[in-house]
Amino acid sequence: MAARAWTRALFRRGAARVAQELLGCTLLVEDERGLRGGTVVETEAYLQDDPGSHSFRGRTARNASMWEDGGTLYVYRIYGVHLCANLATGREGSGEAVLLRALRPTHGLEFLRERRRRADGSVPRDEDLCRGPGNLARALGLEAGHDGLDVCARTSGGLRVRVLQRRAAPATARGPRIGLAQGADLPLRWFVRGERCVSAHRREGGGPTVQTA
DNA sequence: CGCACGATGCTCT
DNA sequence: GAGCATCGTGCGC
Repeated sequence: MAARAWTRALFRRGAARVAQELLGCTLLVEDERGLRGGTVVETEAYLQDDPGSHSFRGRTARNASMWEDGGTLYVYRIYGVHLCANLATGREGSGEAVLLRALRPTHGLEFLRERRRRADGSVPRDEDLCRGPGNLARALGLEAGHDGLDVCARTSGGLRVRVLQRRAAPATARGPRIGLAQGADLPLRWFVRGERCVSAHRREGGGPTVQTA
């Protein structure tokens, strides 16, 4: 039997809660190019009163999607090169979101491999296809134009994104977020135990971690 | 293995 | 004009 998709109400909870509860859930992306996705294994929460968050200094053109209702996709470009995908949480007006940092691929492996194919024709190992936020967005075929898309809507302008409810909570741990100059002390990163998470060349676990389950 | 660096397109000051 | 919620490569040990 098919797992149920996340409802608006689930996304409307706080970002820290949503970041934990997304672990173990299946994220699916579908459009005319095909269906692809995987199990969420690493997330980070970004709050409103949070110096590490794009929403910290108020609403701007770029971060507008963070202020939309829970379930809104927030896609932004980083370092001029990569895209990062987030899901807005809380209610409209609450500038929170969860950054999707890593998936364990389960659907559309051929699609994911093709999107990650390197100039020399080689392809990363399957478990690395969606590891790291930039790699994840690239592998799934997300684009800047997908910013603002409503994950809870039945159709969303060609691209459909769904989060399937998990059957059971995986064993998880938490630690500081990655790559931040501000707010680096807050332990708002969650990941599934046993998954390698964080980009390949970074320190294992990305710093001190705290067990949660 | 670790560290340094460049790519590249914005947004916001 | 500075600064990125990153990633791959290239180099030294």
